Amino acid sequence: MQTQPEHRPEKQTETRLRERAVECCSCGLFGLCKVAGLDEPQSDTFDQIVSTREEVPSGARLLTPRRRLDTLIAVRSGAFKLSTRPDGTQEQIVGFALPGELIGLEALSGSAYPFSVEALEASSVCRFNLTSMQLSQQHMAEFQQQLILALARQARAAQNIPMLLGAKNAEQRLALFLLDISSRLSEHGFPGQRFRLPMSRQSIANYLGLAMETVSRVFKRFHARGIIDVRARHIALADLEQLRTIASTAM
Amino acid sequence: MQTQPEHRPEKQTETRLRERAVECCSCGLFGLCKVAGLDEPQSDTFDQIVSTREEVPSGARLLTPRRRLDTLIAVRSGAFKLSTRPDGTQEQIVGFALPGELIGLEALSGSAYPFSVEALEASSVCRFNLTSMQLSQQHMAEFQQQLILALARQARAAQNIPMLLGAKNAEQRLALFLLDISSRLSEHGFPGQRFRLPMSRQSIANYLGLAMETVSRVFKRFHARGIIDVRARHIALADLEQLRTIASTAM
DNA sequence: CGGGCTGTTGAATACATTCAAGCCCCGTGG
DNA sequence: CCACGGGGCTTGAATGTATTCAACAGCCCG
Repeated sequence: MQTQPEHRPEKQTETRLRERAVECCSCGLFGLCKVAGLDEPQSDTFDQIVSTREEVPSGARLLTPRRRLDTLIAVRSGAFKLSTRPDGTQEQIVGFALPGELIGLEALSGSAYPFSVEALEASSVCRFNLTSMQLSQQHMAEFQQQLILALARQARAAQNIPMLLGAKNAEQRLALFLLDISSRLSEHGFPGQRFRLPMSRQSIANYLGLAMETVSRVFKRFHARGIIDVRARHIALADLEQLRTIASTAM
Repeated sequence: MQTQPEHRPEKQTETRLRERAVECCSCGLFGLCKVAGLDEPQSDTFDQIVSTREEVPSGARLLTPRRRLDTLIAVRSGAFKLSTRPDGTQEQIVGFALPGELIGLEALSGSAYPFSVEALEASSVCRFNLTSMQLSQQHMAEFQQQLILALARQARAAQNIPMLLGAKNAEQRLALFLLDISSRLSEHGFPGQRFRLPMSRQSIANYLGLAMETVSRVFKRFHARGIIDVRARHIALADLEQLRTIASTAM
């Protein structure tokens, strides 16, 4: 519920995900926390259910595949990489989790969580314990309603993925990728026009089904055309209109 | 609840989706129907909630984007194409719905359903009316539980999509595509080794981000290597093992 | 039986990948 | 504070794969 903005008065106005935690009211868990009576983060109920606010160092694995999962996890700050590696094949990144977003909803269907979740930078998360819940019938109904909402929102967000990955050429995929990250950051109160990419070029490439070199080259082309301002992982979307045009241009 | 197998004693053992409806016990709505007391398809409750079993002719649009949706739809037979066309761009197919699968779960988050849903062949569906539900508190809780399960299952299924579309080359994508269709058919009681593709090459290509010609050529290559037996839309997966190898071979 | 749509095939082009080399940034240690 | 080292990133040239365009074949439906 409290934020530590840590605003040093530098020229740097971009979002550094690890330096600023999402506010509770922008968090995907907010509805659940509210129903569970967790408006007050110091109460006993709070400690029981949102058991720990965990700090996760960069590179640490939060979850390993096939691990049974009885908590929902909300990203407070930082970023995570969700990946799988079936049968000793190459790693395949299936998505990224940004501040305010939830991890583990898929495990609600009963079976174990199928992905490896690794912190891309120093991060912090809230764990919401689903098993130790003690709610009145009335509250339980509301709680389930909130779960349904969270799931439906995620289902809707997942529908963007085919557009992202089904795009024909590299420029379109990367334009869609940047717009996706941007809108997801904005959705949870971060500036979406200027941010730091939490993932490496290699990770972007893996996720989008491209070569790392292609990602690099397309970024450079965008930069040359004045569409983005990119320097290492620092990105500013200079011309959103043009980016959207590229994203939606059928070839 | 009842099936019309229409088994003509021909040599044709493949699944023709439009000639055979999924059985209720294999349907994604089954849990919901049960809770709602709809074991008996002739009862009044049934007519009230699963209002109509609709027959949808080939090519008809079941839903149009931005349309408000207060029902869940289950595919009984046939198949549907889910697509979007933002701002007059090229159509982008975001998925297919096969017998036993649900359409419209995303609309539970409150906003309108964002896709166009079109029958790929003569189909039939069940509509489950979410607004006219009258359930005891006890049953409502169970009902919500079932909704959560259905959503979580879909969320989990959606996680396969990045693997499908993030694949680097055309052979891998098509192998994954065929395995995906196959397993989804098996899951609802249809033979997964031999079936009729409900969608055109063009649709497959659009969905996978390939050119139609590439789909055609890869199918031919697979055929030549004895991996599949393909004739028009009729497909038999002759060598599942090899198909899986191609699907998981990192390049 | 004919027409039109869907799918196939071939040749030329465009695009992304691969491999290899080098750069730059950042953190470490002197 | 600067030198050093390493990983992430960039750049270039050659290769390979998928696309494009165009023509044709096949099939289904009327």
